[in-house]
Amino acid sequence: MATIYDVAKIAGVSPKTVSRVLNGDAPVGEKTREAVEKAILELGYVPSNAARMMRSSRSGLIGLITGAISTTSDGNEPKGLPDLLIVQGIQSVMSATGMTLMIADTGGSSARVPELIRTFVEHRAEGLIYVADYHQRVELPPAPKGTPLVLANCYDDLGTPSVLPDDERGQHDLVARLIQAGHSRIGYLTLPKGMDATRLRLDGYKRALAEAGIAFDPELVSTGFMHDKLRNSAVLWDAIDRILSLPNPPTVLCCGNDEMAMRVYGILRTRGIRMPEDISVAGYDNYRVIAETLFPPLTTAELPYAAMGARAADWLLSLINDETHEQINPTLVSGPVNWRSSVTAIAPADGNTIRFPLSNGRNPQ
Amino acid sequence: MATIYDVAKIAGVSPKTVSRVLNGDAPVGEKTREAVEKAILELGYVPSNAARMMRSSRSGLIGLITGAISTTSDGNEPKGLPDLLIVQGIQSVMSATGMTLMIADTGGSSARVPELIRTFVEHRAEGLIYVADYHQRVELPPAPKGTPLVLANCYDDLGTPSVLPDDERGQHDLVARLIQAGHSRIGYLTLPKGMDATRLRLDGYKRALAEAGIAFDPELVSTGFMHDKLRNSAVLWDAIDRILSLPNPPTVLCCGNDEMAMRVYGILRTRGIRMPEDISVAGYDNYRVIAETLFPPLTTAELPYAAMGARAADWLLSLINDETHEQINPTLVSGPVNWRSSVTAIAPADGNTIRFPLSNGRNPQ
DNA sequence: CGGTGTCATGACATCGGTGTCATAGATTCT
DNA sequence: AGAATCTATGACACCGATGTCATGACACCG
Repeated sequence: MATIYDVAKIAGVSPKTVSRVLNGDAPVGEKTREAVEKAILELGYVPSNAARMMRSSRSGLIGLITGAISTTSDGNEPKGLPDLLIVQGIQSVMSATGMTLMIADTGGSSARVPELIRTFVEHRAEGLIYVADYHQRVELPPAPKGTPLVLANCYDDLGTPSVLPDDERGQHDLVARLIQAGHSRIGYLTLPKGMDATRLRLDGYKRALAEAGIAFDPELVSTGFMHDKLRNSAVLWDAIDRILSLPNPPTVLCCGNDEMAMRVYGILRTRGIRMPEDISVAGYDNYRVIAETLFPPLTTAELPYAAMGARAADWLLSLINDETHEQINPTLVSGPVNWRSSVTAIAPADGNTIRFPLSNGRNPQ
Repeated sequence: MATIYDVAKIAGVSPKTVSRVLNGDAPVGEKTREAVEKAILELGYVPSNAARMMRSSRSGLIGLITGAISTTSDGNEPKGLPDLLIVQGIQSVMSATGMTLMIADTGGSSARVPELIRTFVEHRAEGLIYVADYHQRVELPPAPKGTPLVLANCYDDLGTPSVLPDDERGQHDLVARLIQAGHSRIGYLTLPKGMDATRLRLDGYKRALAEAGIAFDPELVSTGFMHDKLRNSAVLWDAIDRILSLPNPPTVLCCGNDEMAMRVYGILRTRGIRMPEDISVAGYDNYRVIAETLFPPLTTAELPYAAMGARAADWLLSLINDETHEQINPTLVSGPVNWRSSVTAIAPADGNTIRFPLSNGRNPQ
């Protein structure tokens, strides 16, 4: 590979002058510049980042760790991994800044994290980002001092900068929108207990009801998802049967995620229940392959993965550049409600149209 | 950040001795080693890859370019991006070899590829991998000489090393398995014409029929997918209606991918057709979120993304190490048929059980 | 006992850029 | 005109590792 010395020799100048042409940090004579540029082209010279970095001590690298970093390494199989979207959000910001992303995957074992960090430190990464596959608390080995760290889709007890989805608001906005469409009996099949998302979204669900003056009915809420794959299906059938046989059954079922909604579609059809004529269904995530492809297309709250990634990247960059850009920790990112035909508007039970100062369900953000 | 000189000073030895402790390339006295290791721990010293690389000219970096590199940049929106699985396959091999993966995303515009390559060359990446989001031909800017390049899920006209899914065999194995289960009228809703996967899989479909002595009936084959989102739905409804109203309709519908199969589920249910009692359905991809979650779970041929990634990574490593490991180009990777309950066995039309020396549909691979 | 080999270690150059400082020549100011 | 300033360029050291070679201390051999 050609070096700056080769270029200098061909152009008949000193290496330092070639450096100046490359970086434009000092004036260079017109004819000299041309000669240097010609030589660079001729040799196909590309400067070595490693050598450059030796002096400047700026690597231009960002380390990204993804995979199962959960403290509860339950060794469950990899799923659809929508956290790729977070990575894409990060990538778009980084490449716009000229940073290069190095990624490493724990492959499911959190024990490998220290080793991965070490590799990044060897490369003198200027910052690190952890990406979790779902909203969770994590415990990480101490980050190398001097290297800022941002958590995406997860948080820890140490106050590490963290970007999280606003689950409370997402579910709130969705339910508020359902209420606006005339629903007041709103079933909710939640994700497993113990997950942060479950708790937060239930809070949002309750807040939306409260704001509309609808009493919270615990009968309408049930866990619809188990990590245990075998019991999972039974639990969901059970929950649906129980909720639908209530004396005053819901007119819409909210599901903990789009995957569950997809299951619910299958179950309801087996029961001979039509959607959305007999009952409406809503999801969470806006997992597009599912939400847009299901028939009827699924109304769902968006988990703004790409935006979260971008936000985390921005934050990390400001930390690297030592800007004291005040940032709330954790930063919550909210997404719009995607309104599709799996939910119909119905006349409210009391015959009055409920009016809200609600938009079409899209948040700015 | 601490350097090898700092360590040397604290340990009371020369930098070179520290280097020897780190690399173990020459004998070091017991007491000296201990002193050095203590100093390393004390300082939290991690060697600088950049400095190390300056002498060895081995960066330990692999560049990975992903995103839409298609020649026909039709600017369609990003989808589920299962090519992440390819990346994971690559990652697992690379990290096992101590290589670090740098990734860059074209963000959909192939115009950015040269710029990304340049960044990788600046970092002196030892090899490059392109990952395409679906089996396709690509045209890439000339790779930097001296840096080997492997294509994953795509190929070009220049004979660049390429790893592809064995679409022909995948569809063949699936159809052969259906025939084994007693089906002989096999409908096929294909991906758009013009795609490589479409042509190859149709070949596999025909070969499986031919091997079983079943005549190919063009009436049973129809395009079920359009890039145009609006026409897409109509095309599929149409195709299904046409095929099902044939005088001798199929007992099973093969779909171009799992997403299409998901649509077909919806359409069939709207038509009041039960699965798999009235008709069986099969997909392609083994897009697990879909295939495992649909009800009934979907029989589908697996697109072995992770294996392809691993294979591409292996190949690249052997190119880097200059091993003249003979490799067929393109390398075809095949995956198993995942047999799930969306397909039932039926008695063959003529009453004979067709017997094949077929396994349970799983290939070694 | 001198010669030869092994072991443990250090001095020094080197990789490919860039920061610092020096300098020759051109231009401007007083 | 002479001094001061500016412009364009080069010489040289340095970043942090490692390869090469040299060296001193022993052990072993005949």
